[in-house]
Amino acid sequence: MAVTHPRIRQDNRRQALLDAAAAIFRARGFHASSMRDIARAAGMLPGSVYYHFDSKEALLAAVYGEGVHRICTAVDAAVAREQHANARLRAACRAHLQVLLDASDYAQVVIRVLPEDVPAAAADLGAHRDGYERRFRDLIGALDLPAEVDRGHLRRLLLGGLNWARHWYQPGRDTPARIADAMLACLRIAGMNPQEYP
Amino acid sequence: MAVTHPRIRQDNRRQALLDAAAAIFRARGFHASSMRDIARAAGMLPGSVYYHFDSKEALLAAVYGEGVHRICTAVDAAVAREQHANARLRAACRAHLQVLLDASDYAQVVIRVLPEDVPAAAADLGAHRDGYERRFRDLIGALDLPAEVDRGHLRRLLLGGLNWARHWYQPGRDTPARIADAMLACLRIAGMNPQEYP
Amino acid sequence: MAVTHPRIRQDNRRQALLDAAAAIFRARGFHASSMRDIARAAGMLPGSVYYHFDSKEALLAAVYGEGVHRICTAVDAAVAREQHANARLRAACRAHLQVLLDASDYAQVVIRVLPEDVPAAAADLGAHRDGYERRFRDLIGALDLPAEVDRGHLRRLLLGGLNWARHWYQPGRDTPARIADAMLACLRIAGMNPQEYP
Amino acid sequence: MAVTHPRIRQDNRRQALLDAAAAIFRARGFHASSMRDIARAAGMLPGSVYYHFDSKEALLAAVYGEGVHRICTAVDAAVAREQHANARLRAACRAHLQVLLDASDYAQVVIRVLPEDVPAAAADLGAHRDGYERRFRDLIGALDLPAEVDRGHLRRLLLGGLNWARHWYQPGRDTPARIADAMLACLRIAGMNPQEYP
DNA sequence: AATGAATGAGTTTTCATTCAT
DNA sequence: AATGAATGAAAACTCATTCAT
Repeated sequence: MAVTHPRIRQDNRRQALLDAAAAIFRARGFHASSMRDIARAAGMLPGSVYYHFDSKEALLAAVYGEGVHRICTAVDAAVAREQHANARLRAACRAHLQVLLDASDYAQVVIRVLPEDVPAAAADLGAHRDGYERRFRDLIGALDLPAEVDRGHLRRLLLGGLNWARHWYQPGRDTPARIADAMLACLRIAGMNPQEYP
Repeated sequence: MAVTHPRIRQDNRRQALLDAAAAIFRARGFHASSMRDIARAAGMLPGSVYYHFDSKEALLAAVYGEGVHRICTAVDAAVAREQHANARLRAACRAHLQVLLDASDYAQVVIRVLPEDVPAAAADLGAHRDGYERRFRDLIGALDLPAEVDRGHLRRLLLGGLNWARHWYQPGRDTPARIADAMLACLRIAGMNPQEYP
Repeated sequence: MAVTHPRIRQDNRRQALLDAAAAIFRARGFHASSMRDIARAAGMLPGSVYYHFDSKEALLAAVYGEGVHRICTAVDAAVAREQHANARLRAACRAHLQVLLDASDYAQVVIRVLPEDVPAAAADLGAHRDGYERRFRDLIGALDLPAEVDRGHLRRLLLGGLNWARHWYQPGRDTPARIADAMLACLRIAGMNPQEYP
Repeated sequence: MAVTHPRIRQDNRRQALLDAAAAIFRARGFHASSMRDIARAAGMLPGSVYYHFDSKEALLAAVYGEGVHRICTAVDAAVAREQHANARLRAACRAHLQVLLDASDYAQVVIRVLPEDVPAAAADLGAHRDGYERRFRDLIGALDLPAEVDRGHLRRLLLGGLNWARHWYQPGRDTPARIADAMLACLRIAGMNPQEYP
């Protein structure tokens, strides 16, 4: 009887733990977050966390992976809705900023915690990150660009500029979508012009 | 002879301590750097550090301030050598990246450690940072820009893009100056074109 | 069998810790007692103490509270056995001195550690103390006293005199009960006379 | 030239140091007072204190000795002005409380710091204390007392009661002299009666 | 699936003291 | 008579982690 019940409860607890960890890693970074605090936020005792994750690094990796996954999902869905290269990049940037700035603890962790902060998990986190950046390489590869614009540096400039937004963004003053548009409008991309899109 | 010897020795120790702290904060960030390690790197015992600085936060603030000072000095000197608005911004970006990427521990600490990582010193660090960003506001204010380019977002895009470089920059593959130029070439700035300048 | 074993073990450890803390606080006062020493006396490592108490002050507060509790219990029991106001006060003073001088570490801590020694816990300790002193106010309020005797100052004189005993008391030379009687015999209390009681 | 000048300056500094130490020992007790704080209050650097005193204990002993000296001087002068045994004791108690409660840091240190708090100086401090208590033995020896009053316990009750005053005394509500009188009025001393003296 | 209790190494910081100058 | 710079030990406390239950 009630064979699947434990399964469900387990997942619930694990999810609560991940949520708590995301919130705390996001607010304080990796080193300033303690397993004690995470456990307390999840309504557990510190020792109990180790039933779900082998170490603090493993917990971070799970949160980080989920963060990248959420960003990828949002970006992929937004991109798929568009045909034109410019529109696709614009959709990606908007989605990227939206997930990043709109309260998602998971996504924030991805830019708040640097892989190099956590040597034990650096390779893992870096791989997640690279997987994501490849999307932008492809999107930018499809653009119509003047000869003097280097696609690699354009990608890095754009991603750096977007990610930097978390340091100065204040909800209410501007929307993530408008910020993305405004930044794209600064770039020499043929036909990329704020007047053209809604 | 050697009348001024004590003075020199004093300054040396404090400077050695700052250097050591800069190197360690840069490599590991604030929370993963221990006073023990900093002291050892400076050839002191942990307690001795407190003769020079009241707390770990105060030590960071000193390093951070010195880092901002070095960036400011380099950028101001480079800008002063140019007349034209475009050339001045280009000089600033080149100098910014050079200081940032060319082995200066102090400058790296400024982008490695976020003010929010260290609540006790956040106001202090933030003020340093703001003072620096004002320079770029002025430089960008002097540019000849198309109407659709927002100067505020252009500044944030550019600074974010430049600062992001520390995550992917590998010495030897490209020079900081060339990276700065390449990024500027991506922007819709009238007359800003890599072919024109040396 | 041994179903309740864990429970018992838990209580033992905490109690052992309190006992060790009481002994050390009593012997050295608050500031000269180190958590290291307390932990060692309790057979723990220093860090383990913090599983049971949040801080050194909290540990002191627990010991102090227990000390006041023991004095109160002894005094209340002694007082309850008597009817006449004089006999009740005498019983209280005897019990007070007995608990204080007869080897109870907990009770000694109450007079050895001044609330003002520990600002962080002063309010807590002071409240304990006040609760106890109220008993003496009531006991003295019920006495038959000459008009020239102020009850407030009588209480403070008596408590001060009794508590001072720990500085000069040497076991064997005199008993706490006899000391209490002798001090009461010094006071202008109608009918309070050492010849009358056993 | 100016041969005696250094002497004078030395004494000034030493006195300032003693004053500062008295103030700090009085406020915080021995263990919670740091040489750093004392030095700062005296306008010196910590190392400089060691020119005047060999150790923290020696500094305390000097303050303590001065405290006892001040109490003795005040009490002796007050006692010398009276002839009758009762008046002499009353004068002693008034003077004792006055010095103790009226802002003298030195005198307060004598009751704030217990000899047993500082093993290294305990013998020294204890000797000072005993020398003082001998005065009260003599004063009480000269009293006219009922047979049931033990002189030793009367002395200890009275001194304990007086010294306890520092825990509850609040300037303004009552004067030290009136408190002394009120406590004496609680004692069975023939002819000791508040109505009789001014 | 989680807890209670602890561990041991670590953290930042404070302390009394020293000593060449 | 005092300082600048340090020492070395110890302080209170925190941490990630373990493990029997």
